Amino acid sequence: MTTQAQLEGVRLIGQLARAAGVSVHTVRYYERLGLLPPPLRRDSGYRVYSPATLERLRFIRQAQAAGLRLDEIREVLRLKYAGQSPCDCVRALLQQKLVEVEREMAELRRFRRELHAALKRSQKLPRLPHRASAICPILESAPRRGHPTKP
Amino acid sequence: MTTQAQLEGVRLIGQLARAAGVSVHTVRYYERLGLLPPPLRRDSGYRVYSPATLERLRFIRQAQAAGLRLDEIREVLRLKYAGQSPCDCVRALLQQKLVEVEREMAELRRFRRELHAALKRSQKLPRLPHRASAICPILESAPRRGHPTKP
DNA sequence: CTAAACCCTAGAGCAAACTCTAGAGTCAAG
DNA sequence: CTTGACTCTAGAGTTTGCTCTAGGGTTTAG
Repeated sequence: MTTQAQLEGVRLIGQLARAAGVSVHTVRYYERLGLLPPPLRRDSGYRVYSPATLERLRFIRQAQAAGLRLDEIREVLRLKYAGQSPCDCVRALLQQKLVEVEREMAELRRFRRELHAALKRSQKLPRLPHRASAICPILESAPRRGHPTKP
Repeated sequence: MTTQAQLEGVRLIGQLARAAGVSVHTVRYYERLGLLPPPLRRDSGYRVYSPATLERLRFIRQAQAAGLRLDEIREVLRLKYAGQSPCDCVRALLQQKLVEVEREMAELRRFRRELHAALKRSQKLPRLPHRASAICPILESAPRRGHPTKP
C-alpha cells in the first residue's frame, strides 16, 4: 500500500530528528512534555510530521540556546498558540536569566578567590608539621560554599 | 539498663548531625557512600559515634566548600587512612577546579553577552511586523548554548 | 523472501547530593 | 504506662534533559 505514505512533505520521526539535529528519543520526549503536538499517525502507528514541526523543533533549540528551560519554552508556545504574543513573557524570562547569570558569576568569582587562597596556602604547607588530627591542612581552614557543577 | 548508654563522648546520630549542621539523613547517606566508617552500635541498633566522627564530618563539609565532590572527598579520606598524605591529591583537585571555574566563567560571560543582545533586539521589536511563521522574533535569531542551571 | 533499517510503547537509568517516606522499634521523663 | 522524641531499614523522590533498553512490529531494497 502506498496510500498515505507518499504525500508530499511527509516525514517520519527519524528524518525529522536528523533534520533538526536531535535524536528520535528527544522528539518523542518533547511530545510527551507537550512541546510538540501529537502528530498524525499512519495505520501502523508511525508518526507523520509536517514541515511546521521542524520549524517548531528549531525554535525549541533556539529558545534552549537562549537559556530557557523546557517548561518555560512550553509556556511560551502555549501563549503563542493561545493567540497571544509571547514576547513579553520571553523578555521577562531573559531578564530573569540575566539576573541569575550575574549571581552565578559573582559566586564563581568568590569561589575562584577561595581556590587561589587554598592553593597559595598549599605552597607553604609541605614544610609545616601537620597536626596529627588534621586530615588535610590545605582544606582545614576553608572557604564557604559548594561549587556549581554543571548539569 | 544504662550499660553502654553512659559512656563518655557517646553521641547518637541526631546529636552528631546537629553538631555538624547536617541532617541525620545526610549522615546515614555519607556512611552508605563510604565517607564515614560504620559506627559502633548499641544492642538496639542505634549508631554510636565518637568525637572523631564529628571532626570527619566537619572536614567533609569543608572539603565540599572547597569544591570537592563527595567521591573526590572519599578518595582523599582513603589516601589519608591508607597512611599517605592527601595533600598532593588535594592540590591537584583544586587546580583542576580552578581550570573548570575559569571555563565556566568564560561560558557565563559569553552567555551574558548573548542575553544582552537578545534583550536589546527585543526593545526594537514591538513595532516590527512579526512574520506569521515566527513564534517569537526575540529568539528567532538566537545564541548558541544551554544555560548551566544550578543543581 | 529476507535482511537492514526503520518505527512503536513503556519504563528504567544517568548525574549529584541529598531528602523524605513508611512502618517499626527504642528510650527517657513524668 | 504513656507520650513524645528519637532511632532503625530499605527504598523512592527531587531536579533537568535527555538516553537507552527490551521486546516487539513495519517498510523497503535486493
